[in-house]
Amino acid sequence: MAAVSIAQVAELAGVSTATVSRALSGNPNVSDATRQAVHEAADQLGYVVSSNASSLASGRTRNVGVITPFLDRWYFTQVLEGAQITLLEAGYDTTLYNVSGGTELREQVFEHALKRQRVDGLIAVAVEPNERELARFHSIGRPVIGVGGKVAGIPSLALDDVAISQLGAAHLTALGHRRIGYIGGGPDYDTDFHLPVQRYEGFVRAMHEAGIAVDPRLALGADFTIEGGYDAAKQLLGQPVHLRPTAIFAASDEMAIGAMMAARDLGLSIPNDVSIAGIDDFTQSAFFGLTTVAQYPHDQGILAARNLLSWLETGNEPSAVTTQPHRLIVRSSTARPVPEL
Amino acid sequence: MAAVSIAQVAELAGVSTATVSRALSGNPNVSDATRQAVHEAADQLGYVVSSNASSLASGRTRNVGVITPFLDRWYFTQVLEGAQITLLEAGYDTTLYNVSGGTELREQVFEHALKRQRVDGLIAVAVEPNERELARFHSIGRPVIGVGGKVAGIPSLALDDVAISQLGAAHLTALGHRRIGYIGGGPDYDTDFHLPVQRYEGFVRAMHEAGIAVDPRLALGADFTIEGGYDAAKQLLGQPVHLRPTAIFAASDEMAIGAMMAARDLGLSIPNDVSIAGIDDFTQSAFFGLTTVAQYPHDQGILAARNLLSWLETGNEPSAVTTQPHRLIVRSSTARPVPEL
DNA sequence: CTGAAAGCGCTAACAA
DNA sequence: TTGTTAGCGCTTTCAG
Repeated sequence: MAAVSIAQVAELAGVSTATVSRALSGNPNVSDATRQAVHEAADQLGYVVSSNASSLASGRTRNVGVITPFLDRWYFTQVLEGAQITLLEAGYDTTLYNVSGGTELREQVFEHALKRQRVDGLIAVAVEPNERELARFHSIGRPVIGVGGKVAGIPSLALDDVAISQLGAAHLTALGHRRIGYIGGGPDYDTDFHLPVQRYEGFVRAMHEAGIAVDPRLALGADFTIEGGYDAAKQLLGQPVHLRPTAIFAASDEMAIGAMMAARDLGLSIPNDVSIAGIDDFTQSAFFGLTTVAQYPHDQGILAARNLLSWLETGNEPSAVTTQPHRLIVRSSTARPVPEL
Repeated sequence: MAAVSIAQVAELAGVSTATVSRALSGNPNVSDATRQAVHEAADQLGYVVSSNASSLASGRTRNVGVITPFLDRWYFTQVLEGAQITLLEAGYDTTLYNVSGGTELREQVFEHALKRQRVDGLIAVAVEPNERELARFHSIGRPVIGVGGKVAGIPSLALDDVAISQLGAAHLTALGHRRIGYIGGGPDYDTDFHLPVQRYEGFVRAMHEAGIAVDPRLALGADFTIEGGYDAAKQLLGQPVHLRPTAIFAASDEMAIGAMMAARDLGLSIPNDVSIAGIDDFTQSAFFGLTTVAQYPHDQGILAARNLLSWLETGNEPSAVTTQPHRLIVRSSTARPVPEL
């Protein structure tokens, strides 16, 4: 019940509490013999330091906050898991701040995490702090790392979404497709990091590079879900053959998979009648044979945690923006277009 | 920037620190005038209590730990999100302990969360503590609530997995199916809570109740993924017509969706050639028109958090086991079997 | 290398 | 209703 205190360990080991503290925290100024005696006493009593007392005295919590707008989406859970495991291995706890609720909840998070001094640092996943929030970060003086987009003023791990999208679309143009549908939303579906806008931009660039004019009627908005992709693809693929795109590029794999379902339901075969590609390489993409531009959010989580830990431990702020890798993975959903007869 | 301390607020408000503490924590023994003055002073200075100091002095952390073996699976993120939101609304933080790593990581979690006194209580999602861990729970004297299965010695929110499975399978027998395939794994795929075994048991009961002998060749193991369901369904549905099941019941919607894909790939139409049903009602089930027995993990998370909060605040331990609701949702993937000619 | 002692910032008796 | 005071359990100077 009453937790074992440092004093009890000190008594059993026959040293002062200060020495126990030093021995257990790995302070080099302790003789081996003493250190061992302390460890033995601690083990015997089952002593573990009280994090609150330790934090209060030292100013370090060994706890990191992760702020994210979603928990039930692939990207976010991947990042979260990578970060959490890395932190736990380093002896840090992870406190979760889910800000799906919007601004006032965000405020509350800042109160909790930062001002209450619950955390040593913060990882913001796809959350773009506003000016006030940024100012708060700095005024509190705690490290913050962004993931999922560039944030002015804080070191972040970002994707080059334009390049990613351009690569995926260029794969289709390189195969010889010229009438390419795009599913992904424009400004209407914009998020903190303008991901939809950037991915659309990449698509446009690939088209221009291939000397193809973008037909705005073939670019449809959608909400990044399977269902949204399905509905949009039905519109694109339901048209008569000479208007129908020979390929569809979707700004996310979930929408691409929805598009694949739509193609099937319309009796079109993939990739003979229509090629489909996406972005992400999420859990089910390999199963569906979807060609995609992969990103690696789990690794992003790991890296974010590592950067934060090193910042905390060395005091050196990581470089401003680190662009994360992506890779084209060609599977069975894309092929050359069948020449029209 | 040194954080604002309670002493500064006290000075500005012209009262003692004790009064500030009382006023801010909602202690009734404070005059309205004083309370208001304190709040004004606190707002003006931007004061927020230091959680460490508060925890150390009061013994309460206002932090709850959530232990879960997975982060990237529907059920777990649903529970987590429900719990996290509920806790945040109540002013509690949520610290995440992901124990996918296995036993030694679990040990570490117990060290961190419990012994370091980081949390006031714990929510264990689909984690069955072993005897040592249970003993530790009790010895630490912190409330723990289980979700996802009954845990002897811990109040838990459980599903009646046998009943759920029986209901789903009975839907198929009631439609007139007699040759029903089962995908879900037996003991080989068993988890902490024997979910596969229980769901298989429910299937068997429904069959017996309908007077149908279970054909073991039609019961296949799978790993609860879409892909696993796909592979298993291919085996079942690839057989000649007179041996082929007219319906498939899968122990999870993901496997059921895999089975739907397999049926399509084999050129079988759903539900004419084969009916398919699952369990869960996960994100994509409605989109695929999958008949399923729904459960509500988000609500389970909310309820777990509420129960824990009330336990923390009133000291009354919730009842041992609360069985959570489920419901049959009939969609377009099931129908009467077409009579053989 | 080790110990004594002064806090870290707050809460909770206890008095008044 | 409010103030005084004694810790909560640890870390960290400062001496030695």
